[in-house]
Amino acid sequence: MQSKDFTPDIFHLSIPVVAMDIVIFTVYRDTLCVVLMPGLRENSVGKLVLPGGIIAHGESLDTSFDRILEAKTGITGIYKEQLATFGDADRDTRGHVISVVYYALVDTNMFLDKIDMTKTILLPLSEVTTETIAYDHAKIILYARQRLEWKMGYTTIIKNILPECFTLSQLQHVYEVVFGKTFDKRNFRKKILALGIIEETGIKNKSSSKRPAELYRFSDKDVKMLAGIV
Amino acid sequence: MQSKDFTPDIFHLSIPVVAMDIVIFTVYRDTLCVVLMPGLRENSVGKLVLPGGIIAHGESLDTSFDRILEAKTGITGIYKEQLATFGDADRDTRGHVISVVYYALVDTNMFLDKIDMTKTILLPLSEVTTETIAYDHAKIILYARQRLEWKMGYTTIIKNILPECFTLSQLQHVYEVVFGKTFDKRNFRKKILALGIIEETGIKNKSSSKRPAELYRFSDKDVKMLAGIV
DNA sequence: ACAAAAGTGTTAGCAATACACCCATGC
DNA sequence: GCATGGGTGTATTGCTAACACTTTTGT
Repeated sequence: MQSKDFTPDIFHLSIPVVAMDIVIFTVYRDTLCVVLMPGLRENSVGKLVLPGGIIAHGESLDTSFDRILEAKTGITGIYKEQLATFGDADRDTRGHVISVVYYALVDTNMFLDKIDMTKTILLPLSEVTTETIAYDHAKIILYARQRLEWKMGYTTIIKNILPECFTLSQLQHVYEVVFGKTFDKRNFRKKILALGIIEETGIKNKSSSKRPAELYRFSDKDVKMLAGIV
Repeated sequence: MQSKDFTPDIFHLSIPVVAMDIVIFTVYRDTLCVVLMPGLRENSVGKLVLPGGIIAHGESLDTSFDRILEAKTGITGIYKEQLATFGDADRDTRGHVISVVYYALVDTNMFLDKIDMTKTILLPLSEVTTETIAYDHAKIILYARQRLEWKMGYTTIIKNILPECFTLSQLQHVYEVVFGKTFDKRNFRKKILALGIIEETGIKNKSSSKRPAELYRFSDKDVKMLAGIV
């Protein structure tokens, strides 16, 4: 079931239509970015939109997410969390569309080969404005960004935006990009290591032309709650 | 527009139906309780359900909330926050119903006179189970309770479950009820007062037959973010 | 040998915790 | 005068934040 299966008349039934939009965050070239696509409808052309689609009858939210994500971006199997539901009657000029929004995190290296770069744009968060982005999607992205920052402060959610193995500097860098400030290297390492959430792999990163750094991984498969990472 | 305006055939359109359910928390007789109503449909009779209804075409989520809350409980103008959206296809046997859930807080004294006690039940959280509660509403209530606890730890959301003026003991008691543990009276007072979020009214509570306690109020009208209340 | 990122400890200040007694009132 | 909840201070411990130099590698 694709969203194109739905003819415009579903927007004029006696009940609202339910859609899903997805805010995909990734760190690309040292910048926090969101995955967007060019708007293709008369009310979004010339602007960017979030990947999204209509939720089909009988389809669970998880199933919708997988279907819409893959159909729109080619990406599969990434970490997601429900963000919120936006339902103002005038947010889409086609009719009353209530949108259930998820946000997702992905390591850039894991999806750059899967996506079609002719239909997909990685927009830095600093360029997210209502001028460039259609509907209420700019508002949604900024709300998702808040939630991301919040969650990064007290869970290990960051693991989903990093490769399996990473250096402490890479880890610190992602925190710095998301929080928009720098941290002291010694205090950062002390704190992260004291939390016991990551472990050494014993491997060293030889890809830099500088002193090789120890690679770490998260000990736990799942996202864990913690008091005060940052 | 009432939910009874919708005939069963809306459940068999080509798209899911959107509903709203409301989890109203209050502290009643020293216990955290949730507002429920007896189930009236064939698939909920004999159990309790959350107050809820169908979201109408063209109606914003805020408008739906106000309408459904008043229609079902008689309560108006209380603090609310969106919780999450639940959309499994089999959560309602009538058809595919996606429910946008809000949770709300209210001071018991403010609504005991408004509600119809023949149709409304204050159920202690300890009695929330799938045996007593229909659909997936028990799961929703427990999820809302988690969120409440979480939010009480780092915001002044608690003000919405208390009367305008309250004693420090009352305040501490609500924290203890929600967190399910006791706090040291001296440390609690020191911390709360150091946060600067409440102020003395100068009035003393003479209703108890013991030493009268100083009454306090929150200085700020809105819910404020804080680091670590509890 | 030099440029560039990796790695490493100590101290000082603040916040959280544990803990016990006197006070004001109604009955 | 006694039972009940209201109100108060200090000492210890653990966490947070500030701060600079040495090491390893590639070129």
